[in-house]
Amino acid sequence: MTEPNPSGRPGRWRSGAESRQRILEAARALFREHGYGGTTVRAVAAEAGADPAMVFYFFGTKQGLFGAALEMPEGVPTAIESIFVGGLDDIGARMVRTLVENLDTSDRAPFVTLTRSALTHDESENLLRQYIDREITARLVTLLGTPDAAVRVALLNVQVLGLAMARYIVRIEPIASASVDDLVTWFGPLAQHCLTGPAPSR
Amino acid sequence: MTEPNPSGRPGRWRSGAESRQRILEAARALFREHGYGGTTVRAVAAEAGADPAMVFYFFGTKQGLFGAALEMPEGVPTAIESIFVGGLDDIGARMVRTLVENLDTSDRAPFVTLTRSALTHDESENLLRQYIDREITARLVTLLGTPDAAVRVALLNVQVLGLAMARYIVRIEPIASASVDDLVTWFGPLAQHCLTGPAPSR
DNA sequence: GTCTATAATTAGATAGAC
DNA sequence: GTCTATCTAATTATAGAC
Repeated sequence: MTEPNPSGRPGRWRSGAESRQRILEAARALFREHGYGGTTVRAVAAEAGADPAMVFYFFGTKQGLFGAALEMPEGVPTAIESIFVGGLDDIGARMVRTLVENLDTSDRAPFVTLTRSALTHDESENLLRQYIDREITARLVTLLGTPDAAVRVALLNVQVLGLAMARYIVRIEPIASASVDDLVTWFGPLAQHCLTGPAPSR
Repeated sequence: MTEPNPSGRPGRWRSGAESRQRILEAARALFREHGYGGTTVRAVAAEAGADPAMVFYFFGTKQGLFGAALEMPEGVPTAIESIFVGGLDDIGARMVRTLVENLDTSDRAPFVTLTRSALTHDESENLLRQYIDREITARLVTLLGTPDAAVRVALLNVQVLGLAMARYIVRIEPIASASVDDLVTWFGPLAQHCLTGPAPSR
């Protein structure tokens, strides 16, 4: 009992958790920017001001680091939650706004990491698909309840994927530089149309 | 003049162009499958039944091989051309059908190579954007001629990008396994709506 | 034109001192 | 917990024989 314990929990505090955190943040940034294959453990360590060996000490392997870096930052699950409260009427606009607002703030962008990596790295391809399936697709399908729900949700997923690609990866103008409100204006009705518009046949 | 010259041109024939061609095909397949970073020159050489050194002999560097592998296979430019003949009425459906039919045949899929690589490799990111800009965006904007043409075409690009991602990269069902006709049914109206539907405001 | 051998570099991972 | 040193393996790339 020489100092106050800021964590409020018993045991050691201010341990290597700090380095671990810095490494994690660096890993998130680099994986997001260069994907899995394009990011080296050495680069992560350098960015974090730590030693490469530390990375392996904490996360065992590059894969482990990748998995840990993809843990959803707090706030993302609740953001997803906010999409689903309020029913189906404005869900298109809400979905676009939530998506873009969260992906625009650089810290909460594991999806960008994933999409960047999904093209060259099988593991992240699975992670991406699983996350989308579990958190978005499945919930929307049950929410719709119609026979063509699967197709409708797939169409919406294409909107989301395309928008994310255009704004964050391929950077197609004017999508990349547009304001959040513009994007909601453009894509909200489109997304809404996918879910509650005229039946897409078959 | 010991043998007939199948190429019909003077000079040597049946030279290293055969190896070059095999290497090029192998490179296209592997770049498409694993992206730039995930493809090794050795793997390309092995796939082509050639020596790694040959690859460097013909293409100088891995970058050079990549650039050469992205040369549009014959038929793709004319396919793009066919989208634009016939006016604006059915252009959505024509665009979706042409896109999917060409990308489904594995040999004519440099776009898949590009999108797979665009996420981790800056060079391919530029190649992808330039190609889309020159061959699709610019022509569509002039074809539309309206003030909001840029936005409309951007919306269409998102459809194309999202559809390609969902079918070929992330493999979202039922998009990935759908027939060409289904995709035209689902995305044709959506694409048409982007170009000639109600104004997207602003 | 084709291949063998190998140089040069880089990345992932481990051992062990402090 | 942290760092230095190092190992091993893979990769890009070159030199040179045939």
